[in-house]
Amino acid sequence: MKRIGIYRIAELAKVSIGTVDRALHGRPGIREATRKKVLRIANRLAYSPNPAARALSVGRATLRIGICIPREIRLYYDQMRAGILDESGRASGLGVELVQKPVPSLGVDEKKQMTALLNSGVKGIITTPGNPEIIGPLIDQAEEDNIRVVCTTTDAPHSRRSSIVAVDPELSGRLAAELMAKFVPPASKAAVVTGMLSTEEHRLKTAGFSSGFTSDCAGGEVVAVLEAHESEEESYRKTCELLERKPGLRGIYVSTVNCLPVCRALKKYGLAGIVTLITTDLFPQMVPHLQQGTILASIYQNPYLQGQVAMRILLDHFVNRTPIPASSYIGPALVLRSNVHLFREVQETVSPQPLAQAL
Amino acid sequence: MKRIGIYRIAELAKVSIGTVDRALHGRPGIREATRKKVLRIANRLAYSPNPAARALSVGRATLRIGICIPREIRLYYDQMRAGILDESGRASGLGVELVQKPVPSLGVDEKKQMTALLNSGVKGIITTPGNPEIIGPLIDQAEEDNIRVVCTTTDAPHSRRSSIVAVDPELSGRLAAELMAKFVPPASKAAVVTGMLSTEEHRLKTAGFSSGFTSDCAGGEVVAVLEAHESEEESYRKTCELLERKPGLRGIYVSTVNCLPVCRALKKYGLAGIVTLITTDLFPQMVPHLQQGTILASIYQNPYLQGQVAMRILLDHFVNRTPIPASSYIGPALVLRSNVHLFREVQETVSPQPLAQAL
DNA sequence: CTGAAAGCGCTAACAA
DNA sequence: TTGTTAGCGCTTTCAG
Repeated sequence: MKRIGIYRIAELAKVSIGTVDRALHGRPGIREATRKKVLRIANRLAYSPNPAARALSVGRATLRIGICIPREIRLYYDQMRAGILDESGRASGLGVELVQKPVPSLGVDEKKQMTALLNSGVKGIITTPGNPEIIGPLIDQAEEDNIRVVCTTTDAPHSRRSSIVAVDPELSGRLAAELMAKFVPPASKAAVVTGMLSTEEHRLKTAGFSSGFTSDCAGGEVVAVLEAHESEEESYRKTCELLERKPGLRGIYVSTVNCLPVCRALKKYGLAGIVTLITTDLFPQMVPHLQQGTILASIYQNPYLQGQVAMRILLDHFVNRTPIPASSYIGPALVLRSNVHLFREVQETVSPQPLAQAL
Repeated sequence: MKRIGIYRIAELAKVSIGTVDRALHGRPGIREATRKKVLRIANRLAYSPNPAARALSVGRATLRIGICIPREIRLYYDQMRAGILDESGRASGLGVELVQKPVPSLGVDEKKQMTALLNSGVKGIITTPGNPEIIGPLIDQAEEDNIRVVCTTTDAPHSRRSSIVAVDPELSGRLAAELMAKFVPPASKAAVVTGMLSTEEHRLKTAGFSSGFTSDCAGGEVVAVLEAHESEEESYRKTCELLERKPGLRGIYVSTVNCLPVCRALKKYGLAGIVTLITTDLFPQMVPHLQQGTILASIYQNPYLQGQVAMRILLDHFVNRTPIPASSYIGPALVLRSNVHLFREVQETVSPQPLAQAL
């Protein structure tokens, strides 16, 4: 089967390849009737452009992609960035160029950086919306301007973003609940430590956990939901209060990355390994707690993969004309003592050899 | 930064681009001294060829990749094949062509099909060696002929294969053990149901489980290892015998995909949900057992991802000249009731909407 | 509004 | 043994 090209279309449409190009790409300077005709033929022939030829012809940087995610030194968003970069590196031969407009942390300076991206000639944007209400209109603006926006980890649900790549937060919560229900006896009391319930993601995780726990653990009950606002101090203090107030507590689910203060509090009260602790995500300081059994398991959101998938969606779309899926839900992974060394976040920490690779 | 090309090298070496091409690709008809000179310059300039130009020039099918994995109707190897195909599809613009030489089942006709591949002009092969002793020499032969061989799921450890993509089997076993140890009381008795201990993979899973269980469950003991040879009948019969012989048994780990007979046996003795059952992999018929709690969890090897990674390694190598990693260990995922619907194997079965995608 | 033609970097066939 | 040249399919510029 011989691949058909623009030349063939020109032949059948009795026009020149220049005209075909104009029609195909909505370039100006072509009569509407001619365009229609060409497009009809192209369609009938199921024409799809040869990306190699395009890349070659156009030289460098046909495809500019903007990245607007938090800058961070060693955690979650670095992994995400690594995934994005790795994936874009693969397509470097095809002339992909990245424009980075990082924000210092989630939601901060977001408007400014996104605006900058909108004016930088990108064809697609990968971002983690911190304040959906503020950033939503900008996203809509981008899509209006024919810039495809992919959200990762956090969503801007009421915007017109083309795609969301994330772990379903409700599922995260349910999974934590299912595990916990299996570890604790029936009729146990559990608590949730979260960031802010006003954040969609945290609300959904908490909801998922609560509904999952009451249904999976016969007679079980979620007796407290602590909002710690990502503050170490607040988290520690509130956990201590909780442990004093509810002496019979059997389990805690931490739905943010801020789990170390909870570990400290448990240790202080001699409850490490007694109260079942399930956390979220992974960073090197968590490893000892996993190994000692203070943390029983952690729900891992795989930021590297999220970045990779987000980038891949855009590449497939622009290079191969693949339609953009509205959503890609990443399966949350479970970090346990026996597999903790597999995860990228702790590669240097735990195993000196770079053999393993959690994909 | 202007990308340098073959033309620039020719200029500096004071030869023609034809000669540069010959030098770069080890083609015949060039004096050794000239080749050296050209290569030195190319090296100094950190030259890397433009894949788009190459693909375009050479027209169709520069890169032929052979696939030799079991043919199967709806299970593990189909997922793997899907991963391979999806990934190669992405690079279709670059002229990749697949040569499929499937075997009816693991190890059968392997020699014939691999030999066929060796003579089909492929540059790389993805395969699941069933009998490493038999197939090892063929793999060595391939590598000798400059054909890169990537093994997936099962390894040919003493061959010269370029890469292995798999879940570390020992880790699979350990993970099962860690989970089980958390669910059963101290000093519990557990058993393993496996295929054949002569198969490297099964031996390692069993070993990982045994050592993990005795260390994770205080006073715990693995009281039996059943070899069921992937036979439904044998598996059922032996499990029944086991349950009669060891009435106090608290856990069973099934290290092969053949778990349905074990479920049946447990139900017959009224032990479903009582004896903790941890299985391997996933297929639609397992879903009800997961939902009812007969199966507590399953260790998922992600065949789709394995196929994808294997293919990707070859593509990156041949298209972008990326070095081939000796091994890529996939992190085993855990299937539980709350996330079972995320996995590709059961997408149609459980959720009608194709939203979710376990990656 | 449309056509003709010059490359993009590389391969491969042919000439010298 | 080496040089020259015609494309691969597409974009882009310049003429008509």
